[in-house]
Amino acid sequence: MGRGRVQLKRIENKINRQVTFSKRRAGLFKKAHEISVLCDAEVALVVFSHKGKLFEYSTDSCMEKILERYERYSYAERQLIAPESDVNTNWSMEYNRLKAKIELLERNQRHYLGEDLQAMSPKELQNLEQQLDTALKHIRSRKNQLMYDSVNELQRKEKAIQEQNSMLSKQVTFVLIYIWSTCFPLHYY
Amino acid sequence: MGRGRVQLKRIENKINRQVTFSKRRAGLFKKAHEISVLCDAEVALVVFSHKGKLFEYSTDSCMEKILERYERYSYAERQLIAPESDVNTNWSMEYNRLKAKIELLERNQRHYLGEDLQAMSPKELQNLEQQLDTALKHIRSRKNQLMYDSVNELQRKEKAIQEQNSMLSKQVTFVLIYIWSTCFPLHYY
DNA sequence: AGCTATTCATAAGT
DNA sequence: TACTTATGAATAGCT
Repeated sequence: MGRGRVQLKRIENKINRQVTFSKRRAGLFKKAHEISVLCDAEVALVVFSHKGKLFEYSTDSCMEKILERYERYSYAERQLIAPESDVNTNWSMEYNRLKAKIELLERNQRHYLGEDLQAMSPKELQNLEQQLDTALKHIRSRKNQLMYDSVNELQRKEKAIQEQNSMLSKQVTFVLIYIWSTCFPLHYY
Repeated sequence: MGRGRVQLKRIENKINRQVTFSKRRAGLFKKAHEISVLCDAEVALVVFSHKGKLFEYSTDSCMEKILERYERYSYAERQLIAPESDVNTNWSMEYNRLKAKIELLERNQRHYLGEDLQAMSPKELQNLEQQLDTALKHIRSRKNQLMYDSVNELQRKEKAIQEQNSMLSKQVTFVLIYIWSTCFPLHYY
């Protein structure tokens, strides 16, 4: 499509990649919608850009419903491949165990998000504060690392381009000298 | 495409619908793969046919990883669906659902504790940092509130005790005066 | 963000 | 289901 055939490999030029991503994303979503309507199919489409931005499409906008259905299906498929050995597992016991675990994790999560703090003692609050403080330090350090890496990468590229430039300018000089010497050879004088 | 324009509505002819579904599915998956490779994007595509057959594509075949990333992203925008349940639910399905939920919660927890950050994009890190920053503010404000309350309470108690003291000391004075006046009645002088 | 020259996808037919 | 082909769509490279 478009002018010239496309190689199926990562587009190295950043600008081109971004433009192509926008265009093809629109096309992909359109096609997804079309097959969904034309063929009465249920489609869930999740796309993360190179930079990590999320784009999604789903039939009737019920992404969760479709993903749940997917989980159910793929679980069933996995079971067909590797049939569960201990069928006699006590499900309700396991279920309760998982429920309890979830409750605990959810409570922790609320605390990590600074919610639901009324029942906590000053000592607990102190611990929580320290944990989050440490976590934030790690996160910021990781963020800095990423930024630092990208700066380094840019500097590397800049240097490479400068070197290329100086080489090109030398070549231009030689060519000019050549042309000059051809137009005005020494025996003219 | 093809011979004649296509109306964007369900194809009523069953055979046609099925054929179109096959062809367009192949096209859609191809496009999904192309944008994934060309633009270095992460794509997850799930399609259920009208008859309920599952077809899937995902970048590097790691559907679960991408869906988990999706869940993490959309969590910020949406609350987890309340565990409302049908009693007749198949246990293994429910079990699977709970396991998935626990996995997600545990992953979140690791992130809230500043662990396991390698796979996160700068954008995700930014989100996380903001969440934790807000949480820390709440926690500190709650801690301050508790300290303020306890200081107030202490001041209140101190005041009450002082009042009691002064009352007692008055009483002591009266008693002393009484004793004194009893030991040395006025007519002595 | 728009514009074309091209290539691609595919509906209908076989 | 597979192949062919006429034709509408998508889009790469520009501006």
